[in-house]
Amino acid sequence: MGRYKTFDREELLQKAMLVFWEQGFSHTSLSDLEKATGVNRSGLYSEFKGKDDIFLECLKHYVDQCGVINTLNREPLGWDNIEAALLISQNNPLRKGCMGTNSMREMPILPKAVQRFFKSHVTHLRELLIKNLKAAKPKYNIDICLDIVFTFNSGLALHQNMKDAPSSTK
Amino acid sequence: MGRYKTFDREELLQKAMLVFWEQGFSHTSLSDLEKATGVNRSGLYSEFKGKDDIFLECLKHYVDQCGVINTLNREPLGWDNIEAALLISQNNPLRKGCMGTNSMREMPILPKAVQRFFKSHVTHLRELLIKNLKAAKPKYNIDICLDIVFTFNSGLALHQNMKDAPSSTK
DNA sequence: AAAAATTTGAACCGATCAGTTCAAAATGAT
DNA sequence: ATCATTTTGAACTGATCGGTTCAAATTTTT
Repeated sequence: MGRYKTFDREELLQKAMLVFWEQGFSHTSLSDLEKATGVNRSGLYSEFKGKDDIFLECLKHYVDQCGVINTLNREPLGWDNIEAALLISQNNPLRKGCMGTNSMREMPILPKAVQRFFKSHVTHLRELLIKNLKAAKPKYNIDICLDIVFTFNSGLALHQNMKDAPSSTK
Repeated sequence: MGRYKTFDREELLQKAMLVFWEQGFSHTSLSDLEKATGVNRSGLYSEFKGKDDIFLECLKHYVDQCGVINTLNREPLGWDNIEAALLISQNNPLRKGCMGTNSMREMPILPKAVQRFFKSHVTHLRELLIKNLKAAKPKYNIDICLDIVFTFNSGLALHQNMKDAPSSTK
């Protein structure tokens, strides 16, 4: 047997995720990723197919670690779950805001594979939200409530994001 | 006297604005601006100091043309004004969404002059909103209402934006 | 010591970018 | 016609980027 790997995939994803989360896809270079992860360019290529792939895996990692899916699946279903989900973007100790929402503005230029993942994730979220809304028996139309929750969540994430954003040196 | 200019500054700003609105600051190149405005690179440099300056002027042009300031100044002050302001991002025939909200994600990398303008504009908006909220005599705390309106507006703009976004070819 | 595996650093390619400059062509007022 | 002015197209610079490759150095097991 030869030398062991010194980096851990999960730790790598965690560090890379934070960079993408903050800077977005296109403003993050391989050099940024090298710096943040401490893993050499060649090492990154040994673990992932390329930048596109790293971003996709980071996005999946983000979704897992933020726990929104679990939150919306907690019994009993209802408004409490939705409230907890809305608060996620404020309570994450790593960084305020939501990597997914941040990515929305970059959608058109994101790799197709990322777009597909994103789309299916959003669909999943909608289904979970609807289940919880039904359980909450809202006074108003469910679809409208869904839109409101979604919209409000995006705005919330966007604003939370500003609080952590460093300012330019330019 | 010599030759006349063939391009009109306002028309130029209008065309350039749409490109920045759609693609953001950093994803818009001088070539994009040439293409969209029909004005040569050198012509752009004769009218503006550079890309930074063009963006700033476009942002100012956007604020003027979207009419949000006028809307929030209409008498009588009150909820109607706020509702109308919220609807602006949906009703603009040029493009859905809000160029200002789009720029929020790019804030850290925007030129300092743009950041300053942005900041003062937001402050102005907050003041106008507060005046209208006070007139509306809401049941809840004014500052909280202000946050909700602001947050909701951002989410609204972000989502509206998706409807017009073209998809990648990558 | 030898072998296997990873890590490292560097290099190269092709492309794009902003920024800037310049001379030639085109145009219109005098 | 001439002269002032704008427009045009092209070029150059210096930099960054993603992507990829490779050989040498390092480390650990056998």
